[in-house]
Amino acid sequence: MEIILENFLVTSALTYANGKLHIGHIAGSYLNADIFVRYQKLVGNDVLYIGGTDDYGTPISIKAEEENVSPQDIVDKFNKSMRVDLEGLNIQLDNFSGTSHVNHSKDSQDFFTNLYDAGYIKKKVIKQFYDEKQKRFLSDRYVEGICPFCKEEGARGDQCDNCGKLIDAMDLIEPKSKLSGEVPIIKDTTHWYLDLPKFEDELRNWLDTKTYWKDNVKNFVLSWLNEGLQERAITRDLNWGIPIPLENTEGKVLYVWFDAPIGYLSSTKEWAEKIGEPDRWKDYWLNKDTKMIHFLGKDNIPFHTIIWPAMLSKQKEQFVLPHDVPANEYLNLEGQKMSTSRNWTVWVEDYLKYFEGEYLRYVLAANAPETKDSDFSWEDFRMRINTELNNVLGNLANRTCVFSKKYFDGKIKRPAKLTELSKNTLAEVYKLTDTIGRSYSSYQVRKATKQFMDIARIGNKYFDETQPWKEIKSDKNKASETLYVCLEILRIISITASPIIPKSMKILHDMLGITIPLTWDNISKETAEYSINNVDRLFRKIDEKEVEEQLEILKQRQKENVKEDIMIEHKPLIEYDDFMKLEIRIVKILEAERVKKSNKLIKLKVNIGGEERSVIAGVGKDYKPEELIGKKVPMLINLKPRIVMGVESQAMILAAEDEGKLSILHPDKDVMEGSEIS
RNA sequence: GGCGGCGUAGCUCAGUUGGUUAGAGCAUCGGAAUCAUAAUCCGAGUGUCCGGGGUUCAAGUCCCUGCGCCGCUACCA
Repeated sequence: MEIILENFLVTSALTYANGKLHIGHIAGSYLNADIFVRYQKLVGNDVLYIGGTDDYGTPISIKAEEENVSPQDIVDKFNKSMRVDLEGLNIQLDNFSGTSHVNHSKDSQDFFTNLYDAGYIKKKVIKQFYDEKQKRFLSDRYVEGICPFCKEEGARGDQCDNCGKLIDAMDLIEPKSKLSGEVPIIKDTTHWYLDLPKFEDELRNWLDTKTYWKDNVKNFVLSWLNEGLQERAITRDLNWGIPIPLENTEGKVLYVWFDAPIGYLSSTKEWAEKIGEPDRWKDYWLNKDTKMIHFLGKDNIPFHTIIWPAMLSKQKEQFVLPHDVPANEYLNLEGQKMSTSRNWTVWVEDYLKYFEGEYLRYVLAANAPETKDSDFSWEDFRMRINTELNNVLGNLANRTCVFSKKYFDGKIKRPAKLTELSKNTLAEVYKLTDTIGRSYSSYQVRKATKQFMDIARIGNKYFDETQPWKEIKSDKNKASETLYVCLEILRIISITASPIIPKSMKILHDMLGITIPLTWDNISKETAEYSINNVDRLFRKIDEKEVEEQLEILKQRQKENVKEDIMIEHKPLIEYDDFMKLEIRIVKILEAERVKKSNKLIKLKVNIGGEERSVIAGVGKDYKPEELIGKKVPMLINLKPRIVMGVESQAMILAAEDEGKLSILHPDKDVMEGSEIS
């Protein structure tokens, strides 16, 4: 196979620096990038692999306040922990930087300036509420007041829930800050907007050339374009961020999504400086033949396919545009969506306390969420490690090497002539290596994993068919040939599987006593004589108990999480009179039907004791109308009626909420409708 | 309700531009073998390819429709 040398700049999406790495990050943008990079390096292409942390923004500044440290401390802590985790998984970036590192600010400001000078950034003065107590500008949803249209209280600054009309926050009557409860003052504030509509035609033409992009990515981008691009604010009033490079703009910083992708550039520059060749970054960024490939999760698609290329295209320097954006879908855990806030995930740090990094690499590669969401379960993890890595590959290596040691002192020469079976077997294996190469270069890690396991299966089959344990007694040369072929197969696996499980394949390569470097080209260089070193097990098995242990840990975490929830802020104490103001009665549900055009609302007709009322309840996700009819439940009935989706609701159903799931309350014994609760 | 995705063997999934008896791994059962990590190899299966219509010589694959599930989104008084 002829290979043309290429130039790659590979990135993994910057990870937000307010937490640790979990297996979702790995499956989404790190492992697939690392495997691709390792393959390209094996082939001999010039690859630079860049990443880092996304360091600015409100959540980090809030977290810092909570922990009473500086935002930089938070960022540094997580940046460091991520490096350790990546190291543990053998994911080797050429540079892992962070957007709070020195040169990033300048690069981001330059991007801003160039776009500004070219007329792609608009300045807008907008009126915004300002909370003097909190010393923050309040975004619309942090302001409440009376709706100017329906005069209902509790309308948010962006929309009134009562009448559903969109509101300009400035029109709110008696506005209040949701943060402090104070009356905010109105201040003019200036923000800068990226004029995305101006880019529309250009982007469309550019995207037309990306015929090779994955379907899910292309569809996503097209739907964005078809809806029409909006001007987007790229600045915020905040103290933790990059100041914008204009006169008299104190307190204005770049919005994180603007500066984050520039981190790829500044990280490359940081790398160039570290290796003592400060201009080397140009070989990638200013070289039109560079293929820049962004690995990321699906949530990051629009930024990298629309906004980022738009930003890049208007710089003074002719930067390369993204060549491909192989976005992955999501990884679920034990059948449920992963969630860090619910603590439903596996932290890399924790994983590494129990298992080898290689095993996670293998399982996530075999089951990567390439075309749709996939599921990680500990039982599947165990099965794959035991039946695939151990039984098929590990055992093939072991039986071959041990046999060679025992009868030939580990020295196996290439026979002068091979039998038809041997030739065919090797030919089949070689054919697969081409296929594997194609899988790697088209980001199909799942396929590549299956394909190198298939090579090992061919090896086991060949071993069984030739029966060297019999050959050794009748014709020693024949047995030697069999072992030679198996060793060749192992050699080829050690190369083809190394992007996925680099550590163990290096061990295998060394075990076989091969002295030429481990490169893709050397697949075709047959070894003249093997000299096997000490034979070791390549993999260990995972016990069922270990699976149970991990499941237990997951459960345990859920409980911890609940404890934290209970700590959540309590409301102020109230007087008994306040409680007495509430009229809560048991009502009987007479009728129930879904509200049209809604999948969450159910319209109820209830008997509250001699009187019927209609009620709208937002329980449609957890209850079907049929199961509600006839039930007796408590309701708050002296709440001001209100119109929801065109229907008046004259009471409020009481339900407990647990992780978004609603559970309607029931009296312990059967009581008459109308009974009051006190 | 809107947008997007999914529904193929017990389980996890492949099925390229529509083309012969629908595949792989795991699990199950039977057999062979004993070099090896109780590992391996051979054989056996089972499928209304979610339902219903349509286009076509031909549909798991394209179109319409219904059902079910998931994600984002609006509606939780």
